Amino acid sequence: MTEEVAGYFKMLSEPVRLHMLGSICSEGAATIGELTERLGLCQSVVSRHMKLMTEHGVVCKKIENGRTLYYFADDCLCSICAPVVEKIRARAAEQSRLL
Amino acid sequence: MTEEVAGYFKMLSEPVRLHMLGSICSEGAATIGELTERLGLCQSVVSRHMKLMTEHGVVCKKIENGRTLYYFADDCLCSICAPVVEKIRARAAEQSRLL
DNA sequence: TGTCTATATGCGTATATTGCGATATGCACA
DNA sequence: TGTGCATATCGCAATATACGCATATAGACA
Repeated sequence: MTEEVAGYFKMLSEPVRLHMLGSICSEGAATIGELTERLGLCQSVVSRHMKLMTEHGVVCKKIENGRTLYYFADDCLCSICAPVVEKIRARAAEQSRLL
Repeated sequence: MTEEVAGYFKMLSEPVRLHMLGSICSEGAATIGELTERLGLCQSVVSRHMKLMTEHGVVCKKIENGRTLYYFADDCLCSICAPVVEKIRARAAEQSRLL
């Protein structure tokens, strides 16, 4: 089980992937091409990252009007990221308070 | 912010580190030496991992009776790991249901 | 102060992962 | 069936990180 959990966290440990998730979150479901454009990355890179995230069940893909759309699988990610963000914020506040 | 969040997840993305956290969780606060023995690892490896986790505020260290004890900083980790474990369990159950 | 134990750090090696370019595959449509 | 576009995969170079060994540092105590 530890391996799986670690793998899940590793999947979330790359800024580029978080950017992709953030883009889908703020601008909605997207194709590989759209994400490639949004993030200014190579198409092959985007494809590989999305594949990894699909394998971990964070995103799903479906074909709609001939477009391969990637979208959030569920709102699980929110409950995972929220406490992390809160933790980081709290620590940053604590740091600045000490100065 | 993305960088910090990714860094936090990266810190949690190593099975060995999760084992250390699990050991502290189940057997209580421990010294580097104790963790080294529990996990059968090199002492330098344990020291470095604990340092990283300390920097991320997951664990704290304090000196007690001349022993440098590492313990959980807060219960934040629980609220982060729980949904991940649940997610993985749900996916595994779904997988086996399909077979 | 000197010694002993515990912890931290520097260094080299092995491995994994990223990003890019090139290519292959898949799919819609003429 | 053949063409064109979108996505996936392969190969490679660069980078990051873990591990173990050796060594440095820190703290307790005679």
